[in-house]
Amino acid sequence: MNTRFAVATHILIILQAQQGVPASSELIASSVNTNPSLIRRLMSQLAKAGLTTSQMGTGGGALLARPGEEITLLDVYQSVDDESSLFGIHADPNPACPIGRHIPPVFKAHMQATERALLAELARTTIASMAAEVAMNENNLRADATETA
Amino acid sequence: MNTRFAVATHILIILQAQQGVPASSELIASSVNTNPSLIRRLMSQLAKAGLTTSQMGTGGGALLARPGEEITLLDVYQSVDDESSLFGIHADPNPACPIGRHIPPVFKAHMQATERALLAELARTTIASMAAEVAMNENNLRADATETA
DNA sequence: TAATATGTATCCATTTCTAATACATATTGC
DNA sequence: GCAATATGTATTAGAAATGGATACATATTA
Repeated sequence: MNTRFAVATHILIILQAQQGVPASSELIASSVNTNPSLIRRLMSQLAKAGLTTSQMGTGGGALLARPGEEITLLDVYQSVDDESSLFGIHADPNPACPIGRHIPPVFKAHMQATERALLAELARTTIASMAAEVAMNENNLRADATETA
Repeated sequence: MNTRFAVATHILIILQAQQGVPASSELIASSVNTNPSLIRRLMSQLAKAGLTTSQMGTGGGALLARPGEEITLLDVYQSVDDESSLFGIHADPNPACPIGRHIPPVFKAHMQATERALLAELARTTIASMAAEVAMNENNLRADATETA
């Protein structure tokens, strides 16, 4: 599986944490530990989906296009993943086989039902809530470090 | 995405339709439209998971190890897909980044919840019911052909 | 003993994914 | 206006995953 969904989520959590200050692709790439080009390519998809906007020039970078409370994992997933990727299917069973020729439509129908369950679950989590979890983990980490010292 | 899950399902539906008559990897490969080696590789995993058994020698082949009514898509999915494949994640965010270093655990937690929803949906469908759908589609096809003729 | 069929290993071509680089374009600040 | 900064996109190349194909030892049947 590719990591586009995970990296896109990573990007948006950073933007949420930035609280309105633009983040450059270089800054984000440093957090993700990849190169700015990949970030900009993903950002392009997020922008097309209406999740982010960008500002060029000095002090520029990316911003959330709407509040993190109103962006769910479903939005992220659908913006970076082309629809047909979750469950692959063999394209060309033997058309002369009375069983094989019916597998694709039957299998696809069940996979669509499955995918609906998955999308519904994704819609229950927002970028804002994930950013809050990240912040809480960081606070706990710092508190532990202080106690130990 | 790979097609292992789809092909494994295809195999099991054929075995269900065989009603106890062993199916050779060559017969199955002809229906799937691939080579027998791939079928045998998948079958090996299905056998390890306890879904099928095999008989060598003349007239041999694969059989369902238990009734198709007691094999769900969840069983199939888990037997051919290594657990960590559904949602990929970038392995190494910057450990010095107070946000980036918390992304993997937070993301994984949500993906586990999502995957649970998916698995629950898969568990609702059996090989027997899918085989029945395939048979019904085939009957409809033949009925249409007769009417037209 | 010959024929059939599995189970597994190996090799190869294709595709997919990511890294890296380059460059045109837009915006900021002096 | 000009230099610096940053995006948006194209292109190339390398790595990894996937499936196709072949080979062969082993087991079973007749």
